[in-house]
Order: sequence, then C-alpha cells, then structure tokens
Amino acid sequence: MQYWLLKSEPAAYSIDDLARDGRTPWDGVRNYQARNFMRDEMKVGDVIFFYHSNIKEPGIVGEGAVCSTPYPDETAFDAQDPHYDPKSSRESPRWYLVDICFKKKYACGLSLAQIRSVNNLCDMRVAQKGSRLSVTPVSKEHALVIRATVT
DNA sequence: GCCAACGTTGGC
DNA sequence: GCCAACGTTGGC
Repeated sequence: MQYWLLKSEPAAYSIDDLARDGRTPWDGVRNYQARNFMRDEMKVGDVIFFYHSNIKEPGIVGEGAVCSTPYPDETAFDAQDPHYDPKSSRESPRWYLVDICFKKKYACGLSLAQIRSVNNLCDMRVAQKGSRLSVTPVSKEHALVIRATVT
C-alpha cells in the first residue's frame, strides 16, 4: 500500500467538501506527472493525505483513500468546463483520475511550517521550495511521522 | 497582492 | 530540439 499527498485549494474543494460528499472524482488535474501517479501507480486502498494550499496556513488537514481504479477525466471533454482540453478525446483520453473517499478530518493537523520544522518531515516534497506538484508520493516513514503527530 | 518557481507552448 | 514567452501555482 502506498501513501500520497493531494493538494487542494479549500476555496475550490476542501476537506469539509470531501467529508460532505464522502467520495469524489479527483478531476481537473492537468499535469503529466500528477496524472501518471494517478493513472499508473495509485491503487484502491492507498492512503491520501489531504493538503490545503493557497491559504494563510497551508498544511495537511485530513485523510482520504483511493477508492477507484483510474479512468478518463470527463471534464476534459466538456467545452464548458474550466478544465476543458480539446486535445483530449474519448477515443484517446489524455487525462486520467481516480475517485477518493473521505476518511477523517484531523482535529489538529500539520501546517507547512510545522512540517518544515520537524526533522523527519522537512524533506517531504511538499516542503521544498517551489514545489508545485499537486499529487506526490509520501514515503511510509513520512506517513508514520505524520500520523504520530496529528490528532 | 506580490512574485519566484515551474510547466507548457509554439516559433524558429 | 532549443528556448523565449506565457500562464499558473502557491507561499508569503
């Protein structure tokens, strides 16, 4: 089983939205590395650390799980959708996604500043300067430290 | 709101 | 295949 970190701007989709929905297709990702992780490496049951970005105090706020196999991102086919990509077609889809399910919202999460201040977490990809990738693998070691630190 | 860092596009 | 220009991300 693998661990992942998924970034989301809470204004667009927050952990509370996921708690309400229970399950959601992680659509709109338009980055090849992120797509490859979802399409080629994610497995049902993998753990998702849910990260809020682009806010005053960014950080990990809860957990979800991968709950589908990969399938094409429908929003790429919809000309009305902000993530429309005319180069993606049903015959030859360019973008793939998985569904993710809500697991828990932390009472006390882990801010980016905290992640950077913890010796065993400061080398997480998300803590690196200029890190923009919205889907990143998390090592088992990092996952254990995260889970031991949050409540 | 600023701006550095990054990924993508497209002309050549 | 290079690389300048552009758009976006995301911390601050």
